[in-house]
Amino acid sequence: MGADQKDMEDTHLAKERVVERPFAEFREECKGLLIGALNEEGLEFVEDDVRLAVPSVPDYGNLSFSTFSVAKKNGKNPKDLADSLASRIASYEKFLVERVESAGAGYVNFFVNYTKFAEVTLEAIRKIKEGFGRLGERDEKVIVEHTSVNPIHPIHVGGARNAVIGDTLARVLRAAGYEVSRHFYIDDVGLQVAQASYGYSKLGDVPVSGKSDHFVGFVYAVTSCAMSIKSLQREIERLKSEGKDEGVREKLGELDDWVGVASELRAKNEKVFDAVYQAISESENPEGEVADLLRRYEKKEEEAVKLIRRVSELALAGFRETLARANIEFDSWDWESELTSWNGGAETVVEWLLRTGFGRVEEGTAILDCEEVARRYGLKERYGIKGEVPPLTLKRSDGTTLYTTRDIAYTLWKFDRAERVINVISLEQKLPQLQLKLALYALGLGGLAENLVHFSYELVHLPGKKMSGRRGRYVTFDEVMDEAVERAYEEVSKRSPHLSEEERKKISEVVGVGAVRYALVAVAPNKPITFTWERVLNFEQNSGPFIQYAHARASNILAKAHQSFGGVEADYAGMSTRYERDLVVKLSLFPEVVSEAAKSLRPELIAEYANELSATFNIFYDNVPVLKTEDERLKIARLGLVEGVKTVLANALSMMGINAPTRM
RNA sequence: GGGCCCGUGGCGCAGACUGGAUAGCGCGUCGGCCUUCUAAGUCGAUGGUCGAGGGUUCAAAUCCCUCCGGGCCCGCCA
Repeated sequence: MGADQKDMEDTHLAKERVVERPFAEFREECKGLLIGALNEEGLEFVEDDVRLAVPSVPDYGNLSFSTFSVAKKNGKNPKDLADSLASRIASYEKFLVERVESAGAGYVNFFVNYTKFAEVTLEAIRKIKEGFGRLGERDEKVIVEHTSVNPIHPIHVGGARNAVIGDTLARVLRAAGYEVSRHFYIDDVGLQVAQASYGYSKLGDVPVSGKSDHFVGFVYAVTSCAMSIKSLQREIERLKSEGKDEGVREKLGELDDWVGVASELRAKNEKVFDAVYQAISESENPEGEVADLLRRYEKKEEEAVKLIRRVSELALAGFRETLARANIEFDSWDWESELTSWNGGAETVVEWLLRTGFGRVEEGTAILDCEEVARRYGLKERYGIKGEVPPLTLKRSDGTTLYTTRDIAYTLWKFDRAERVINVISLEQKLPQLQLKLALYALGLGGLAENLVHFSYELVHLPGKKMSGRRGRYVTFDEVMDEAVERAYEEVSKRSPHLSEEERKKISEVVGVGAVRYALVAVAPNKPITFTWERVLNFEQNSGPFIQYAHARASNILAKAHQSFGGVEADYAGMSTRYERDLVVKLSLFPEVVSEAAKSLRPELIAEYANELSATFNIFYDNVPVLKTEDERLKIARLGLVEGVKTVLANALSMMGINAPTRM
């Protein structure tokens, strides 16, 4: 077979078959060549030794193999081994691999055949469009529970981080072929909701005003403030009478803090503040009333249900509005009361646990001996537990259940509907999430524990202080989006004054929200974030708008092209600049990034990739004319490249829940 | 006190799980590039003993140990 004939056959092959994962294909080919050569050398190696890495500089090729460990295993010189492997591979038949080089002190570098690679990659994108980067369907149901903000205050930026990470993770897993269901767990059986509702009941004829979740948040802050002040005052009296001066001093400091909070709150809304604060001040025993309300709610007493549901619904209505604006949807809103409390689920869990012998009743409270569970099942090693695991209180002495107990029942409910459960919950809750797993083991359901993932993320701090719902001190998701959209509007108006007011509004909404989502998902979840406006209002490189802008530029070229990319006549070989080649390789990597992001649960990889692709495209844009290309066949190839960029950027943005505007 | 997370140029981050060839990127600062597909762009300059010290290795930002600094958790809250 002559060289020409072989090329034709290869081309034909590329046309017939859609290569959904071009880079993976290239990698596999390299690996095959390498294994062939290693076998021919008669060397001893395991599959794991044949690891190919993307080299640090382009001079070293597109993938590189380091011979050191195999050389050592076989008593060879790494450099000599690299030389002989490279020369053997040189004579092998190749498809996507152009050539191989021995370099450095023992590296075999693989160079891709750009002409074929461009064709294979761009054809694949053109054919499968939004499917490029999606991987094959898998027969595995995954529940992603995220956000789950208590219905007692608006979603603040910490909750926004959870929501954005959770939503992106769900989208990535879906793209990777899993059957994903997104759940919001409404913790309406918590003490805090009872507290907010108690405060709400003291409003009298003061009407709900403003956005409903913000209103509930305000009532909750006033309530907790009034209750804290009252209980601190009592505490101080008691300590005084007992002559504990240092205790008194400490409590006075706390009281001071709360008095400050009170005046902050009163300045915001006098009417609501006065109504709630006064009623609570006059109450004999607010804590008792809250506890009583919660007890009656768990027993599903009509009046309590009416009140708590009313408050919860107010908060949720606000959440829905906020989340919809951020492109975040749920497949299921799970009421804790219904799934764990009123159906007796949590009670049953407590009974089961008591019967396992790991649980016991102490002074009227039910307790799970987590330390004993961990030891019995040998989990200390597995979960890297060094100290003692504190016991988990399952039931209060008044008979009501605690959050983690209900979470056990909820987890069982989730596992009736999915094989894997991922909970996006802040790192703060590491211990209860561990206790949850231990409880599953105690119940003899260790298998479920192994498929339960606590996807943790770090908190968002305000400069100087921690956000506090109880103190009404937080920056809300709403505010952040408002501010970003406003900033985007100024920018759009400045740059595109020719667009209609309506269109500018539409674009700035998409750009502002995109900036916020990107800023929250781009930082690795295990890094604490200090909130600054600068961080979310960044519209330059490494931002949502930067990627959207690249997408708009690509769209613009295509809109002006008046001709489309019909692969047949395209001159792929003509795309020989490094700008074009880098772009092709970058595009081919998208499915690999999705695969890695889904496998290792790292949504931030999508953000990082989209940013890199945008930067690579911008460099191309500045250096390679597309519409002005003289040669028609080359122009068609370049249009294909631009179309590929547009498609992949849109796919990546969509995976982050960010819209891709065609102009901005 | 015990445990977990983090520490990379002035600031914000990637790279660490799976060790490889000159540690990347953004912001900032200084200086270029719009009669050429949108300058939210791009090019150049500046700037890092990868918190400190030891160890393992042919090779360490990456793995192990000790220490220092910051955050978080250790509740009949969630």
